[in-house]
Amino acid sequence: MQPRVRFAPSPTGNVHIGNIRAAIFNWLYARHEGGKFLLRVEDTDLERSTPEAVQTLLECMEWLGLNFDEPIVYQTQQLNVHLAAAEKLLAEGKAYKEDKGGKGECVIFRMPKEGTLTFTDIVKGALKKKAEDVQDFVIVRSDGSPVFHLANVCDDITQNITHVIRGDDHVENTFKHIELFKALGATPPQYAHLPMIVNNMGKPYSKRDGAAFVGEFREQGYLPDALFNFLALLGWSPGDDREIMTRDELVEAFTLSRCNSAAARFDIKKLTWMNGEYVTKMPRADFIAAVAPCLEANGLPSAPLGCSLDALLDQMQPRTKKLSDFPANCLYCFTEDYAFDPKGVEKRLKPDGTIEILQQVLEKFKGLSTWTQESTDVALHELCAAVEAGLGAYVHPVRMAVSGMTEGPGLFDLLALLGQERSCRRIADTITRLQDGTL
RNA sequence: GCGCCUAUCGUCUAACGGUCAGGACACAAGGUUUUCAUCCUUGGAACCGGAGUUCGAUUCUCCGUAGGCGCGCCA
Repeated sequence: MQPRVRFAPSPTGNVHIGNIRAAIFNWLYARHEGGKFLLRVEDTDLERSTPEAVQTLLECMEWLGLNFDEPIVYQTQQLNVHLAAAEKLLAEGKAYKEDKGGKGECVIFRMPKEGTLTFTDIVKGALKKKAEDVQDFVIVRSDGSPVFHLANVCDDITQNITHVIRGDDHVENTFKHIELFKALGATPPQYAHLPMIVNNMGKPYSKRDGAAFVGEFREQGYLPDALFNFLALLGWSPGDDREIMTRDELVEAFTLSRCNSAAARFDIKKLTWMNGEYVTKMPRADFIAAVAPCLEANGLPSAPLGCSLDALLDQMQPRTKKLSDFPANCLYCFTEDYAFDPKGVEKRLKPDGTIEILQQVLEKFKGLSTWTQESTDVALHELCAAVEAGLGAYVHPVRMAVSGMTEGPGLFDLLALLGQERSCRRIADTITRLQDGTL
C-alpha cells in the first residue's frame, strides 16, 4: 500500500523548529517511499487560528520546499465527522456520558480495563502499557466540541493515514489513539515517534533558547536548504559519514528505522557552519537575490559605490556565513557613512608613525596611472622595499583607512573594488581625522 | 507519586558481540594568506555506574543513577 503521511500543526502564527522537523521527516518518508505527504490544519483553537496564522504556516512550508500532495484539510470543517463518530461510539456502548466536575455532560471513551496495551513503534520498538494505567478520557466536551484525541484520530481515518510520524511527547497518547481507531472500526496506522529537540540544558527547546521559529531563521539569513539539511540530521543519520546532503540525497537515504530515539540538542554553531557551506556554493544569481532584501532592510543601495555587485560578491560570498551578516561585513562598499572599528583604530591607526605611512601611501597611490589589484600591489611592495619595512606595517593601516575594518577581502582586491579616487580620498580623510584627533 | 522512554567526545552522530571506538561542528596548536574567510597538517576530547549472560561486552539482560515525556472537558 502506498504510504500516506501527514503534518498536522495548529496554526498559531509561528512554526516551531521541533514541529517543522517532524514535517521534514514526514516529507522525507513520503518522498522516499513514493507516498503522499498531506497537510492538515488543526485549527480548532478559534482564537489563535487566524487566516494570517495559516498563511504564515504555508509560507514556512513553501520556503522549506515542503510541498504537499492533496488539498489541505481543515479540522474545523470535519466537525460533523467527529461528532458522528462520537455518536457511533455512544450507540455502541464504547463511550458514555458523564458529568465530571459539574460542567455538564461530556462524552467519555471507554478504555480497556485489564490486559496489556501494546504497539510497535518504528523508532522506539515494542512498547507496552498496563491497561489499568490508562484512564478513560473525554472525547467530546460538555459544550459539544470534540477533543484533540477524537478529532485527530477521525481525521487520520478520513485521510487514510498509514504512518503517523510525530514527536515522542505523543507516545503515551498513542495507546489511547489505537483503541479509538479500533473502536471506530479502523486499522491503526504505523507509528514512528521522533525524539525531541532540546536546548543546551537538555530542556525542551523554546523561544528563550534563541531562534525557535522557522521565520526567525529565515530573517537571520539562514538558507532553507541548510536548515532542512541540518534538521534532517537531528535524530537521523544516513549511516555513513555524509553530512552535507542535497535534497535528493536525503530523500534517497531516508528511512525511519535509522532514526534514533534520544533527544537531540540544537547546536546553532553547527547550523551556522552548514549554512556557510551552502552560501558558498550558492549560484551567484541566487545569492544576489537572497542578499537584496538584506541590503534593503539596512537602507543600503542595491549596488556598491564604485564597482559591480558581482565583483564585490566574488570577494564576499565565500566569506558570508549568514546572509544577514553581509551588509555589516561590507558596509564601506555601499556608503561613506560607516563606523571605524575602535579596536582596529587602536591597533592599526594609533601607533606612532602611522600618519607618515598613510601619507607615503597616499602620495604613491595618487601618482598611479593605472589602478588595479596588481598595480596597487606592486606600488605598496615598492614602498615597503624602499624603507625596508614589512608589508604588514603598511597594509593594516591602509585597510583600516579605506574600510574602517580589520577584516575583509585582500587589501589589493579591496582597493580595486573601491577605486582610486575613493581610496585616496578615504586615506586622506583618515590622515586628517588622525591629525584632528577625531578618530 | 505512578507509568513510559532515553543514556557514546562539550555538541550532532557512526560502530550485524571481537574496531587503535570512526566522522562532523566547536576548541587548541602549526602551515598558507597583508587581515578575515577558505584551504592543509596536527592535537586534546566519549562508551553514566554496578552486577550478570558470553571465550569476549559500548552493543544483550537486570538493578541503580540521571534526564525527558505522560498522567486535562490543552493540543
